[in-house]
Amino acid sequence: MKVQNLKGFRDFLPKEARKRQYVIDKIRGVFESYGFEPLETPALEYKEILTGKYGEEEKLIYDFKTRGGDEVALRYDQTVPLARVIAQYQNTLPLPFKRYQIQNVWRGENTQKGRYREFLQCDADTVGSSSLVADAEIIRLVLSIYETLGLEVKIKINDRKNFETLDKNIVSAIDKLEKIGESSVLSEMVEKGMNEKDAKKVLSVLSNKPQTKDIKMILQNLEEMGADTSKVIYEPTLARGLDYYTGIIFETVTEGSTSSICSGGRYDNLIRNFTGRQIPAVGFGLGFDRTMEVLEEKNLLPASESGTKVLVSVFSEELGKESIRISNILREKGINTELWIDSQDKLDKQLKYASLKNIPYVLIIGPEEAKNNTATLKNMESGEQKNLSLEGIASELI
RNA sequence: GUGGAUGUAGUUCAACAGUAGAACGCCUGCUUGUGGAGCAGGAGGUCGCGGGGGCGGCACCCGUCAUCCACCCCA
Repeated sequence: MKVQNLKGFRDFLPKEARKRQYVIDKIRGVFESYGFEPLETPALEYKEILTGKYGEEEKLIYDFKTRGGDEVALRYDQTVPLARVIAQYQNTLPLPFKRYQIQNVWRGENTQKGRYREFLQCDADTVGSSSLVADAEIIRLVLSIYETLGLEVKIKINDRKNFETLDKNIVSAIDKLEKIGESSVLSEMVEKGMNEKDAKKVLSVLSNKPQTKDIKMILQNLEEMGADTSKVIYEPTLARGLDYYTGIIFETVTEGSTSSICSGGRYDNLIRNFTGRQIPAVGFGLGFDRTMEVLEEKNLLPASESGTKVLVSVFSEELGKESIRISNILREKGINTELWIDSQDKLDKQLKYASLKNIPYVLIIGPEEAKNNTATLKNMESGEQKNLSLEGIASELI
């Protein structure tokens, strides 16, 4: 038996899980502050819901057949399930529908830094409006989240309409301009069937394309929304991979991560695949794990604190009952209290445990204390100890 | 899918082809009511797995699996 995780799948031990929860809470808070509501969808979808939506990369979708013979697949992103939900509940959901979704997605890719097979995405989308205010608000939201987290970011933005006449393969070559440089892009374009002269021309026209009307409008809206538009950079060669984008597209980058940490765009035709009705939408997916890694690197996460306020130690088997009783009282008063279980363990072991777990206080109830109906409260950081009544302990800890 | 690097104690890493080691962590004691520091002691390893040549392999060769990094693509 191999005791190990699947490749690309991870455990989060308490210390790390706590940090993740902290960041998730922050992100959720920003989503809520813009009036977005939570949505959760199942991990599994019928395979046909997912296939045909993403383009070339569909071999990365985890799929299998159930015992009953259904072809199913693990959620690959949160946009397509959202489209399914919109179609399925179109008569009950009021439009515009603004939702956020914080759930795992799965992709069978080869792992590397910042890339896993199971990872958490934080999505927000506005469905049912083609107004550019919606686009601007989505970008504003991204900026707000990273402001809240204290991370400096830049958002590269473009309009898919700039590529309307171009072949998909050519577009994906052009997308690499910043990464591999002009000459490599040109040779890739030639490889994909353009003659060199045309390739050069297309590239130079595209690189110098002025902002589209939509982009200008979005930037203006962002200005009105109080966003720092110097962080939003027009990049006419930005393309992005997913097939379903139709209008603006954007990618969020930050120093310390080579790949984008949050990206999205407008997809006005995707939902039509499910409803037959055209319902416009715009949104993004935030790469939670990549964001965490950068926050960690830049020391933007608070020192890990225990959620437990006090460890109630146990002095002896007889006095154990007293520890149990007091633990209950403290919890009733709303104090997070851990009770030491094994009454034969020595006090030093219990103190060491509290210290390792960063529990700020330890309560000691020995024979002396029990006799006087008090307990000794030890502050683990200062080492200071106080002999207190129950009331005194509670007021000290709250 | 492609390429590179690395697999030795719980962790991070040593060890010329000739008896597998250190640091940290863990356990016990110094200290029968007090954690972090110190001292003394202790537990813990089929050297990833399989094969090959060799008197002899942790070390060399081949294969395989795993991990990490990069490409592709993406979050």
